[in-house]
Amino acid sequence: MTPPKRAPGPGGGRPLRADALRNRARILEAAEAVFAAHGTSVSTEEVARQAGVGIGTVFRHFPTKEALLEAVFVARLDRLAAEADALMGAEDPGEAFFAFFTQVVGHAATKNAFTAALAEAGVDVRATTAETGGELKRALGALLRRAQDAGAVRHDIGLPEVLALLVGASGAAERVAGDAAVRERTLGVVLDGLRAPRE
Amino acid sequence: MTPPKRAPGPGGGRPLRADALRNRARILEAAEAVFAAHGTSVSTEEVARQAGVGIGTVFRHFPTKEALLEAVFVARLDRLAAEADALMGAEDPGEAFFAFFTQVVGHAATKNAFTAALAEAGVDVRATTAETGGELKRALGALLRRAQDAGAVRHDIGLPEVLALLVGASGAAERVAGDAAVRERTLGVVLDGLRAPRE
DNA sequence: GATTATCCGGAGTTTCTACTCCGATTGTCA
DNA sequence: TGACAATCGGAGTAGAAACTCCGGATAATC
Repeated sequence: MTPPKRAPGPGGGRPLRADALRNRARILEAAEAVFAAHGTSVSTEEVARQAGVGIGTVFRHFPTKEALLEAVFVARLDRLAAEADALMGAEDPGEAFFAFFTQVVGHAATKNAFTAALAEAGVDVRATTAETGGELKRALGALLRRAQDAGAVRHDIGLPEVLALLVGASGAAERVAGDAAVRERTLGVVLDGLRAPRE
Repeated sequence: MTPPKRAPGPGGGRPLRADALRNRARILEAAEAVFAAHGTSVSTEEVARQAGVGIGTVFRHFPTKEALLEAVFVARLDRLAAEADALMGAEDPGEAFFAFFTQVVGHAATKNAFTAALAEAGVDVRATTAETGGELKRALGALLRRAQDAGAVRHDIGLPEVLALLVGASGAAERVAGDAAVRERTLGVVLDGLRAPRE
């Protein structure tokens, strides 16, 4: 089940009416906030309430709760990709790479249940990610390669390992969200592990 | 809500009847298998079916689904603690520590949804863990201290950081469960980060 | 400003699942 | 072996949440 999916944004179908576009954005925003605050198991009705729209409106834009989850998730990935792109202009490639890692993990500590969403949504989202996460993979891949070329990051790992570590570090950060010092030291361990060994 | 909880095992109440004891064990075993295979959102009825008992029996032993989750979770933690204790006898303290880390993460890659259970069960379980996970904390703490004293693990981290990394690494391993090589390299990064810096 | 296709709202439907209750069954003990 | 209490089994209950449907409202077009 991977339909053409021309619905969101200026894809291929017909342009959405102004109010429809506005509501769509509101719903996405509210959904991200609500899911972050109370986990992805909150009812769609709660999302609708927070967005200030009727429940029917939510289901018209996102025919399934899973579709809504996926949309929130994709939006988040795209934002991360943009952050990575922004860091491509930095002087020090190593610093840029580690800064990105730190940023992402920092978000995870605040925006709770981001990683949980991954785990919960499960297989389907994971499969989708292969396509939709393309932007992030591209941007992060570039960041990684630059950092490796500069000798700041070890050469025996690739994008899959970095992505896995990103998810893992985010999960770890969530568990120690309360203590910033612990969080920092935990992240430090991962970052040190990523550095190129000094010869 | 933290009742005396004398129900399980030879606690303080009255000893359970033989069949009750047997069913209790069956339910726990089935629950762990089912949750691992299909996530913690499977119905209690499915657990009962797999255990070969009626649904009423499940709810008599575990008055709440959350109680069942917690029991499975606690059993798992206790088993991990036992593994850690077993490694205390090893010659090389550093090797013992890293072996434990590797074992736990290996389990996570196989026994899916272990980390997800943590995230999903949320606050309540996390609070409970503070008590029930005591055994694991003690055992892992000892393992860590020995490894640090032997100069195999960096000194600027403590038990909280190690626990967070354990959870994080497990989560990362689940995401790359398909590719053993990637999983190994990812874990390698974390382990390298844990090692004491060579001077 | 009138017309029309589009979109909104939310009560109602369906489905699912945690949990209860009590007659039937089974282990235990004298 | 008989009597009793503990336990089992699963149909039934209550509640929640995903999703539908259509009359009313609203934006686009001329």
